[in-house]
Amino acid sequence: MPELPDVAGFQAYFEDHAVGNTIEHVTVLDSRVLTDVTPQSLGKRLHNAQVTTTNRHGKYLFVGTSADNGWLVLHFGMTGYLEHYQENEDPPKQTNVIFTFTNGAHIAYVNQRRLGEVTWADTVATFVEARELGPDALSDTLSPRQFADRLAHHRGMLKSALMNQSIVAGMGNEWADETLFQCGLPPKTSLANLKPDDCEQIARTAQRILRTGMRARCKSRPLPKHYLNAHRHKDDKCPKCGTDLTTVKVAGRTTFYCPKCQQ
DNA sequence: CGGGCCTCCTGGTAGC
DNA sequence: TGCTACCAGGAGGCCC
Repeated sequence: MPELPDVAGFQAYFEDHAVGNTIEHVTVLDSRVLTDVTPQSLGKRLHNAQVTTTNRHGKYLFVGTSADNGWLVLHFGMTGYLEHYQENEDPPKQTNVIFTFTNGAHIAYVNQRRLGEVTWADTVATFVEARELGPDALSDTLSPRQFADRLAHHRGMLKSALMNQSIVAGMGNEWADETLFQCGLPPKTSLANLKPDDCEQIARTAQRILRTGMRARCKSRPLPKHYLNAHRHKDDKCPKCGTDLTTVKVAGRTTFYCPKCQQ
C-alpha cells in the first residue's frame, strides 16, 4: 500500500521527528524485517549517530547520519508505517524495529505483515543500481517525454509497466489505478495500442497525480474529490459519474475502475 | 520480454 | 459460536 506519496509522507514525518536528534540505540523486535544486516551491525552503525538528512527513491526511504557514510534504508511493503512516541509510552503493536533517541523519544517501524525491509546502503545511487530501480517518478530530471520513452520500451499491459519499479520507481497498485482512471483508459490497456503522444499524456498525468498525492500525504489534506483513490471499496461508486465501480485482476492485482469512464 | 503463479506474511472476514 | 478458507499486495523467483 505505501507507494510514492505515502513514503514521501513518512519521509516528512521522519524529518520532523528525527533530523538533528541522536540515535541512542536500535531495538530489533523481529529480525525477519532485516535484510543484509544483523541487529548487531545495525545497532553499531547507528549508535550515537545524529540524523542529518533523509532521502527517498520510489518507495524507499533513506536516512543519513553523521556517524557513518552509509544510509539506513526503510521499505514499507504493504502495511508498514512509522510512529513517533515519547519516553513514557509503549510502542505500537506490530512494531518490528525501534529507534530510540537520546532525548528519550522513539520512532517505531511498524509492519504488521512484514512485507517490507529495513536494510543498509553505502550510497543511494549504488542501492538504486543494485535493486535495478528506474528513476524516481517525481525526479526533477525525469521529463514526461523521458517517462513515456521508458514505458514505450516495453510491451504488455500499461498497468504492469506503471507498477514495474525498474521502469519508473514509485507507483504501486493504487496509483496505477488512479492513473488509468484519470486518463480514462480501460484497466487492461496494452502498450501496443498506445501512440507516443498517448504515453506522454499518461506520464504527465501520472506525475501530476503523484505530486498531488504527495502533497496530500505530507500535509494530511484530503485528495481532490474526483480522485478514485478514496473510493477503492467494494460497492463504492465512480467519483466522476456515479456508476458502480468494478474490479478485475490485472497483473495479479485487484484493479478498481469505472466501466463508463474507462472505455 | 511478458504473463501467470507461487512465496513471503498476518489479521479481518465470509461462509459453513 | 467456532472453525476454515480466502483475500489484501510489494517484490522476487520460477516456469512457460
